Amino acid sequence: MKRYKPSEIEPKWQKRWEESGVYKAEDFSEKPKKYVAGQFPYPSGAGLHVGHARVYAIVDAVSRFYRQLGYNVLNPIGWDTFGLPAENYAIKTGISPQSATKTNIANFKKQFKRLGISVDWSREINTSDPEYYKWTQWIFTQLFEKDLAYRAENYQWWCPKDKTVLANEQVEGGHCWRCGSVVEKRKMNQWFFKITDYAEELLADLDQLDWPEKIKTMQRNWIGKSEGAEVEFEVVDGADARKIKIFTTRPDTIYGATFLVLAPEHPLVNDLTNDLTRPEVDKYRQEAMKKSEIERQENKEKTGVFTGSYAKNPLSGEKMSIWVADYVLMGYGEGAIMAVPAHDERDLEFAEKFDLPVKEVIKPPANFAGGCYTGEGEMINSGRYDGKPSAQARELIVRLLEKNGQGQAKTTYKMRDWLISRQRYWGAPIPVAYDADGKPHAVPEDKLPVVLPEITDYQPDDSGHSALAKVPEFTQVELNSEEMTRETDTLDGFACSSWYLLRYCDPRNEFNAWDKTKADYWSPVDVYVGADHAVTHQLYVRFWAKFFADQGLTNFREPIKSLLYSGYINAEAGTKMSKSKGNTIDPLEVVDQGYGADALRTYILFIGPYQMDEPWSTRGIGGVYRFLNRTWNLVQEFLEAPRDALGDPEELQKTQHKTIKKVTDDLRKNSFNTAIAALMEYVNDLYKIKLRGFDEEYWRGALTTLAQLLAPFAPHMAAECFELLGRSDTIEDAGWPSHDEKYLTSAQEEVVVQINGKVRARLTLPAEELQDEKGLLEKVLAEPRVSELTDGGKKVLKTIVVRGGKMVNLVVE
RNA sequence: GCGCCUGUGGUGAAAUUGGUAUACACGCUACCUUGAGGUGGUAGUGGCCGCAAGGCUGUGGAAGUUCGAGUCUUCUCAGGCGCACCA
Repeated sequence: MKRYKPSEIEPKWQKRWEESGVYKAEDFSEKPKKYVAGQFPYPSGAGLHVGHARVYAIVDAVSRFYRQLGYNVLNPIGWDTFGLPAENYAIKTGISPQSATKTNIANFKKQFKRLGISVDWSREINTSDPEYYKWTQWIFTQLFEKDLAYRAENYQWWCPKDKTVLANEQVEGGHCWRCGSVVEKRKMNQWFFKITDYAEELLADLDQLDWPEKIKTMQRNWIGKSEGAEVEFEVVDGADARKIKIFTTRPDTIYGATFLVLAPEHPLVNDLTNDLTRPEVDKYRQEAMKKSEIERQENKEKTGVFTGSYAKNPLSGEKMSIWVADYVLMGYGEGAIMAVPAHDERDLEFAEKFDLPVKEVIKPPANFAGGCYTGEGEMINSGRYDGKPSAQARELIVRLLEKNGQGQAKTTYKMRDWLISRQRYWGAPIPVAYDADGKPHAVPEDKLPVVLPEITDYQPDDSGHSALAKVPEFTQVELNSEEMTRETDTLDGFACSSWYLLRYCDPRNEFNAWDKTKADYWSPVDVYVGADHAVTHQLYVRFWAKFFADQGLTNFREPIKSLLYSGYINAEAGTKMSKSKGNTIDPLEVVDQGYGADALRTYILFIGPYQMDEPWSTRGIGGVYRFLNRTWNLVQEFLEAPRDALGDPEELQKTQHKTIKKVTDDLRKNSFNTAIAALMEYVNDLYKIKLRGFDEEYWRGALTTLAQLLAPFAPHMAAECFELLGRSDTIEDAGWPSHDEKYLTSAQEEVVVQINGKVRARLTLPAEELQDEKGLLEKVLAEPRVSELTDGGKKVLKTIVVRGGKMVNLVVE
């Protein structure tokens, strides 16, 4: 008998697939389309890790399943190559990012091929290829023309180690997402994409997405919509400033506003101080600016200083002192607040510390435990609004303020515009040049791409410019017959990955970023598999998709219909895998150990639900290998067995059709682990049936079905078995088997009898007798075990028959 | 502090969506087999009692709804993730 040797059959099929081009996706087809993609990898020098293997095991199972079901499947792959690791590697070794990237891609490609992933290699893309980033730059110019790419000077996050600014989304808990350094604020003139123009739509459209709730919640929180009002307070005493604008979500509490607080960076602070207060205010401001955002957040103890000025409460008319304090943030709302200490914990803390008046304007409920009441309730001390519910008062007060010209309803968002300048070499140059007046001009399409020059000194510095600033041949340029100076910053790598899913639809287009009909045919992505970047990449792709739709470049506003977020695979001990701990698993090593790609992929999917974090288990993969080996041996035994044995096909057909149904249902809901378990059960069943003899044709059918159902998980083994079973077509052509309900019913059915909810007996009856409820109950009550328990004066009060007679519950007492 | 998620055997996990708890796999035990140690086969395996038939008990904990709860409700404990002075 031939032994199962993955090291022989896997290369055989990989070669055959490559030569036949079976996985090439056809643009346009009579078949329905399915666009399945994994978040493309950054090809690091370390090669594939198990996280990649998990993402692509999922992508490939889905792709193969739908291909077999008859869909025209697009399963592409590409490389997210711009970014810090390649550049840092270049600084360390002198090997250029261009060259290191080339080597790494070749390695990744080889490794992916060895996993047997059914991708369309003719669509491979690479974001650092000028053919690709030409269009990334072109998209920048389109945003620039619509004023959605703009330059602004402001305080930005600066990573002192990587020596570049970062977007808000890329600062995680005050640390650089790349290197983990504590970031600083630096005032710099930088490029932004105006994602905030789409804040409302980005928020609203989340509801329609088939995405994990976790990701949707994170995006909702990130966008951070608040509805309220902006209110103008008149400055009445001691200052040059006349008015201060604040934002509040609780205009209903305005009668309780007893002082105002401005952020230290607020531009009006200077005008509000006088000679007496200025020294102290200036000192406070300077200290606050010096402190990192982290330090400001760590110290929750309220600090602040009085400006010396006063304002008037527009409704109560009361005089309010004006303060500066760092608990008010410049970046949100108006950078100034009306403080309502009675109904806001932070304001109360501040008021208590500086002995400021506290005025209650909402009556807490009777059972309120005490402390600061921040909820809704009945209005008090609020003039004509007394007695009204606060929600109603809120609307009335805003209306009044609007009528008096003292304020208006307003919605604010926490999300800021996306800062896309990077002071690093290894990225797509921002396609802009400045004229003699310093005015930016977008590089016209016929001058694109702005090619990243090959240099030798990549070292970033504190100048606030990338290494490109040191290359005069690059910076000097003639544009519109004018001498100009190029922008030397590069684009955030997340820009490159914000449109790659569209490029896959038309990857070799030299004249456009993509052809609209092709993009509209394939898009949106039906299934996208990722593992991170919940508020970066996953938000940016949505932003750009909406922009493209507005430009008439596409006809859809959401790029990803369904998002599968895969969990992490941890080390055996349950701790995170990390190179420094030396507990990583190299997937290719596992393949080479003899387990093969099929066992690796099947194991990764069998380990648990795809979205859960799971520990790796070397023993576990042994179990899956055993299953594949048993499958293989079963086919081998069939091929060698005598062909004249006869057996009753009923049992065989039942388990076969049951398995088809289960695997199909499970794959439709991405429940890969239970689908594989069903296949294991099927093989176990086949072994039992085998002992009792079989009829060749039924048996061949059962094994062919097994190969077809196994193909999404273990495609090499499936293809080999399919061929061994005498099929001249391919699994892809043969399609997906369908089940027939008629094989799922048995002549005899088990009836479970419960008494007061506890299982007390089981009896086996002919299936048709389950349909007759009355007759069924008689038989159940006649069953000795049952009558034993219901006799002795006990009365059956109620009977419940469920699941088509398969369960009977008797209520007895 | 706020929000979300997860708690089921020794382990990874199933459970037809309110209907037989622990499928499948790992591990363990016994036996068989083999070229006698790493990837063969069969059976058993939640806990307690019992030779057995069977009984009791059991899904982090407490209460509730229901004929019936791992699943629904309330409270509570533990772990994970996210946000965190956002007015």
